[in-house]
Amino acid sequence: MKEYSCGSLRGSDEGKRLTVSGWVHAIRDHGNTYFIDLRDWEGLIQIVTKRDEINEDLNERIRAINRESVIEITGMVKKRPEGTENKKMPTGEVEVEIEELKILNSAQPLPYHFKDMHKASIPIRLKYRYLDLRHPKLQENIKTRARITSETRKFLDSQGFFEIETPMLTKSTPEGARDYLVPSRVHKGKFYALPQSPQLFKQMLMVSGFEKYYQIARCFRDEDLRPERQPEFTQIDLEMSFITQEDIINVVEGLLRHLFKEIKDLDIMSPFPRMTFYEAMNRYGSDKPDTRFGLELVDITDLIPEGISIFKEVYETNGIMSAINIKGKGDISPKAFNKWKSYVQKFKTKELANIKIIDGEAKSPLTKYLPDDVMKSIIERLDGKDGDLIVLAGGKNTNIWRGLGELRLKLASDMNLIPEGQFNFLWVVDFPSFEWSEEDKRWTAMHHPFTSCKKEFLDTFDKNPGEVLANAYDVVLNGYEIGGGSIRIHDPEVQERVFKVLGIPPEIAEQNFSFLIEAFKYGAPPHGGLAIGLDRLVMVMVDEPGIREVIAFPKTKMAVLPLGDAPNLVTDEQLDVLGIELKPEVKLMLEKKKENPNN
RNA sequence: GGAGCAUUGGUCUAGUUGGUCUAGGAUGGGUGACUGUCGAUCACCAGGUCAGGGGUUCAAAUCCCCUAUGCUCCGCCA
Repeated sequence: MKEYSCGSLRGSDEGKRLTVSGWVHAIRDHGNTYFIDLRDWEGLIQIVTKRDEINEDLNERIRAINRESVIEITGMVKKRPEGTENKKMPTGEVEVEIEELKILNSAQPLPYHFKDMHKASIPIRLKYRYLDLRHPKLQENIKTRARITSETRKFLDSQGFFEIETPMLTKSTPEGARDYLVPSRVHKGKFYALPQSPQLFKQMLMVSGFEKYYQIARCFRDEDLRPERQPEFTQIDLEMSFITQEDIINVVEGLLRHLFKEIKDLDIMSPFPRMTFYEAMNRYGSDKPDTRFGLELVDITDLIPEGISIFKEVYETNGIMSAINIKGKGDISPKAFNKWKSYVQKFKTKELANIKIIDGEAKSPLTKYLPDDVMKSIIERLDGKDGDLIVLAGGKNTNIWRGLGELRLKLASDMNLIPEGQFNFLWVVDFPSFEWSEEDKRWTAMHHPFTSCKKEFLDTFDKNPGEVLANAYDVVLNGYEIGGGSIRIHDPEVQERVFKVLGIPPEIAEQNFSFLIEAFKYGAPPHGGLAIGLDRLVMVMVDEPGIREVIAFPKTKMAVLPLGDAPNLVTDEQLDVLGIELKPEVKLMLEKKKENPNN
């Protein structure tokens, strides 16, 4: 074990003869004088030697050292000569003069320029992840992550929670994401599924009487990836019995306050602001609003007179008309505006209109269609002033929210409106229970099928599923959904009615969730919980743009692990034991790849 | 599943409308010089089937098509 670390040496260590070891960060050869910056995970120390003062053999060995080699130096800590201290380094007052040197591992020339790691391409960084992880920033991220999980355990333990593990080899269920499957050798033809979340098991633990459970749980989803999405990710998963939504909110706010205090020494305002789902959508066009900046959506549906042909879609879909005032952008060029137009079209907002306020006058293609007083009241509601630009869109509410919501985010980042170092938490509550799936032509659960609805809908939720509000809540930080949960159903009858609404036939429900429904028949407490996406939380806390930067060994977009070269082929024998054979076309494809890996 | 962008020495990149590219620079590597630097500096040297395949052309890093890989976005992610 090391007695001293490179990064910890200070002026007060002057005169000590000691041994330090680490990686050769940089080498500066001045002929007679030779410097090495030696790095370990606490920082850098300058090592110095003078050719005249040491024997030729040591000299040769020092000069043969490569960057990133691991060496051990024994020597005297000395104050640097006056005028040569480096104030930028915490260890800059001192240096170690070499007496002995051991090369513990000599490094080859590096595959990429790792002091500028962010310039290297992601594939190369992932291939040499162990080098990448040597960077102080990445080391800091991973260490912060460890401190966050540690503090999470400390806090939840102190609140009377117990950490309980649940199985990784479980059963595939039809709802939700695609499962990762694991073939069973003992039961040929059968498969385990890796858990998408410990949902069912934690509910079972509630039935078992563990009234406060948590777990830092790995979850798996076989879906296409995004910068903030990995095929395996980690949740801080918790569940409690005999509680209300308020109890969960209190615990989670307490946890997040604790984490920000311990990790970042920040006092978060509490209680967090709350917003209903509807308000979030209407004001921010998102169920995870970023409230660090304005550019809010303003509903102007009621101002639009009926029967105007260009707003046909608003009436037909019982939709909305919404607008954003973009201050001071009245001089936007048609070309720039068209870019916005095509941007919102990606999100099914078909048309984007504008009103420019120039010299107190509204200039807009809409003047042809809208009476003057309507135009005036729109401007008034949006507080339009000289030089402003108001953008408007109308149509099916979900499309308009999405389009304007995404435009809002794009504008904020383009216009640099997002303040740094600010952490805006909020709760989004009163989510709808169900949403209609055009694709499947059926109702689907917005949160998950075990979510209870607000009691005023309990008797009638089967009749108007679209209007039912759930006991579901999300905690949002700076526009990221960092956690979500709900109060669960604990009545088997209600659960069966929900399955019915979701169009899950009794026999399928029986087949997939029978153990849960059965469990509910033997004394199930009211319960609920929440899961925090650990990767995203850490990402926001260390201010990184993607969760790759907070995971030691992340996968690429194609779910490939470049370092471990996974996934990979297995032998025919391995497959045989499992009773599995590849399809002929798959075999053919693999053969072709083998012959020509570039094709 | 769909769309867009990208792929040039180890790495990061320049490369206009096809010819002046025998592909430029930086960094990394090697050799040498230098008494204090701190991403040291200076000089010299080596290093490239321009992702793979096909096509257009007198002529392709450059234009077209296919494939692979990567990234971004849509779909998907209860």
